[in-house]
Amino acid sequence: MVVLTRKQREIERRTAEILAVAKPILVREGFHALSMDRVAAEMEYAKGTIYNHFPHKEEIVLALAVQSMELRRKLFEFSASFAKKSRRRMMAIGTACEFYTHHCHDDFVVEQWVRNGSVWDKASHQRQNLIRQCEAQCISIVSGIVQDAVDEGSLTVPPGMTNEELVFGFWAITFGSQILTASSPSLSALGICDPTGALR
Amino acid sequence: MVVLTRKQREIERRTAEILAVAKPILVREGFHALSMDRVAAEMEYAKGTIYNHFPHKEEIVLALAVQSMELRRKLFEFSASFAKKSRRRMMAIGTACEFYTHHCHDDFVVEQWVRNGSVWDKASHQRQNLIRQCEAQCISIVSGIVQDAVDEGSLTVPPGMTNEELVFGFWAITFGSQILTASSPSLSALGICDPTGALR
DNA sequence: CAAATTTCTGACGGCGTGTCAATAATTGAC
DNA sequence: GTCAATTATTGACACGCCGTCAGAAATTTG
Repeated sequence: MVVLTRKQREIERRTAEILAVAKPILVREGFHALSMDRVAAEMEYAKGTIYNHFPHKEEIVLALAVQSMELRRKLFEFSASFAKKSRRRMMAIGTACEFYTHHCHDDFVVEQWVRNGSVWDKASHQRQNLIRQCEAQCISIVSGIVQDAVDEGSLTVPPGMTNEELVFGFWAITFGSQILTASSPSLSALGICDPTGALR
Repeated sequence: MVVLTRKQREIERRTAEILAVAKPILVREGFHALSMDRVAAEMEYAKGTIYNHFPHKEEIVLALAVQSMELRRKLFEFSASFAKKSRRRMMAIGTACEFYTHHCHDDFVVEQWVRNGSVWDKASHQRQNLIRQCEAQCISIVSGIVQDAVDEGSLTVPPGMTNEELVFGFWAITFGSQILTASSPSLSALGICDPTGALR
């Protein structure tokens, strides 16, 4: 079942190639610069061939996002298994986030594009679900750590708040500060976001 | 100087009309649906006339954002003058944010579009500055309250952190939670963001 | 009232999308 | 080894949007 025919392998290889070509365009020049004509030209294939792999460029973006989010999930999984103490594991998640945004910056940018409604809405349910799953897994990893911390007695979740809601809070502040620093260049003068995250 | 000729008034009126036509398209159908041809058609003018007012659609979006952010600033100003105690005033800012996102939802959505790099970068410096100013004013209103709270003795900013950095933290968490709830529909099952904000 | 000026118009070139009939390549039955 | 059937690739095409600009229409001025 895992063995594919030569044909299938070739198709997969080219799908990957399309993504490899599309990624830097999307990340460095934005969604509008990513055109099927251009991808086709850079790969020296006809446009129609690209359309055999992806029905429209939104689907390419989501495919890229699946890759990126899977990388994030792996980072989270690694971080969660990093130590015994829940406190240390939580710190590791934090540094994983920082690592991801700074050293996997392209992937971080890809993730942003997927939040764009006009991109998301056009994509296939299948890939939408892949992304949702990955997101849910990331959350469950972190809320698992929270749960362990509660069991350990080193953390008490405020009354009337679930673990997931607490994680959501963390997520919101890291995500918010990343986007704000990325999109409000003038604010960098006010202070870096990372110390804020660290202080929390 | 404040008195304008009939001509100028008419031009301004039409500029406003363009914005009024463009806003619902942008908010409800997204940036791609906002086309100069369509705006022109809906207003029963020729495309060229629209281009006499705005050099491209990105500029329309920024003009809309200026309106929206000025509304936000007014809300903030009102909230900041709402009470004497800094704690109450801060609460008022929080409710102003909630009010804005929910009851001025169109404006909230407009604000998001402006964070899109491909929109922002194309716009005129003049309007970019208007928006930056407005943003800075909003921050200074809130950090003013923080300062008052510090003077009052009811709040101590953590060492090594400026007022603005603290405000940035608040901003990040409200902004982050709003975007996340807006763009991750599946997560609403996990819990509402507002209680999180309130708990902070 | 006609000339000068301002404003408006929509056809146009360029670019991008997504389709599809035609063409080329591959397969496998004989 | 041949050839019909299947599958993959191609690029011309119809359509839509952007931004421009020469000329038409309206308005102002002398």
